[in-house]
Amino acid sequence: MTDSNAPVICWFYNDLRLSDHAALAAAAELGPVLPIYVRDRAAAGNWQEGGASQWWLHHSLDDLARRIGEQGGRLVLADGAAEEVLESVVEATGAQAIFFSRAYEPWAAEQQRRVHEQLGERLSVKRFPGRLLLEPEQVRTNDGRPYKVFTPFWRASLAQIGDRAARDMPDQLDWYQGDDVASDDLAAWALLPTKPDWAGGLRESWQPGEVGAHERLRDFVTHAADDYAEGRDRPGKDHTSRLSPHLHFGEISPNQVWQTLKMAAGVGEISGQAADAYLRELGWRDFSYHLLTLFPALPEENFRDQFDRFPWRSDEAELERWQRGQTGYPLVDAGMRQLWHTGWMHNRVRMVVGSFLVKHLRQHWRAGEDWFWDTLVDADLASNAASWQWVAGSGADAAPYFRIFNPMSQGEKFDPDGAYVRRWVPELKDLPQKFLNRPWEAPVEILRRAGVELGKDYPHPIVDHREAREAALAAFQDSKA
DNA sequence: TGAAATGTTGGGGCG
DNA sequence: ACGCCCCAACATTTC
Repeated sequence: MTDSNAPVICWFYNDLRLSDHAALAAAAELGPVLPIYVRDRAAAGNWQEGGASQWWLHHSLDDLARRIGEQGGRLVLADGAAEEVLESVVEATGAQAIFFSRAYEPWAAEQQRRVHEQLGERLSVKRFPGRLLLEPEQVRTNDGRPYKVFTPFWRASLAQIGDRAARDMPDQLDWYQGDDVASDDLAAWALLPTKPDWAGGLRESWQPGEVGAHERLRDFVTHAADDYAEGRDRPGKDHTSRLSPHLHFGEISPNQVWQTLKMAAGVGEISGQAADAYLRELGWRDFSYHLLTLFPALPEENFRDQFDRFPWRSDEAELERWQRGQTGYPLVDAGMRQLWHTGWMHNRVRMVVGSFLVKHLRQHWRAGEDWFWDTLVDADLASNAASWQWVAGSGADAAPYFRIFNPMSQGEKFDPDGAYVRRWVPELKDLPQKFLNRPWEAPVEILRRAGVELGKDYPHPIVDHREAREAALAAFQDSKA
């Protein structure tokens, strides 16, 4: 027999929102809601949040706690093994149920399974969808197998998604009023950088939290989405959605984004073509989760084991030059500096810097994955792993290894006025456009007039493009044999 | 969601 | 008028 006044625990994870939240809505229908966030560093192992993500998490939790507080509730913060924390909360409060959103990271899925196993016989323990457009199990080929190629995956997904309505936030949530559960102080979790405080660029760039997420989406639809198909490839413009960190932390659901874009297209605010081009990117996000569910080792191991024999190089000094944006290739350096400063990088440039690390420098994609994990505010286990394997050629439906981006021509093609490179590599800002992406080809007189001395103000190229390309192709041939 | 090498075509200069 | 060459522009292939 359950006491209908007993609290229902809503266990938050990367679903830090109040609207379109299936677990929260179901909890609210059952009884007073006791919201809790558990930080379980042991369970996360190597995949606990990196530095930039910790900064975001702090502000997102702070925002969620404030908004719950304004409604008369209290978000509980707890540190420890999730199953133990939740068990003690159940004992202290007599909770009748634990509801939560499904997690897909292998460690988190395992953690949720343990909670269900340990507590599921004593009370109702339920997980709900919400982080994806479709659950990985919902998308299958005709013979019932998971997809390994994006285009048919997306076609099959579109056939199933249809019209969907995001759930509104419950008007008045009945929050649990007991004070018998202690909460950590968020500041004590020390998620923010102090010495030194490197988060200045992050503060200028982002507004974490559910309100910020919806403002970002509205701004995108109003100003940029209609030009998305063209503008998204121009890193010097502001025509991408920048929703990735909000989506990662679940401040907004892909469902809500889908609905908003479809409605904007329906009333002619943006073209249907633009909406579809953007929603396709949400499709890549779902596809990454699909692959991670199919192959849980995706963050650690080559999806295609042919790459197990690839002769990766390991060179700490070169890796550090890549990380710090000192490779001597302006577009690569611009991207890496944008990442370091803002916790984010334009997607076109991510492909270029990724290709440069694994092909020009022939370093293992895991070195890039680790760096992005630590520095991106949108670091996401599924997307990060799938994308690095894509660029390395080791993934499912990946770019072939011989597809090697030319950092000069990419810069000239997608940053034709040099706005992006000039902003992030200011020491080159006075170079004429002709030489901006290849300063080593500029006559010394032109360099001098732009105030650039190669090797002093800006590095010589870390490798020769042609030689590096040929060495990469040769290494690939060797590993095939 | 490349780039480079190689092949083909066609216009124009020129002997 | 004609053949030859050059080369840009485009297409195909190879990596």
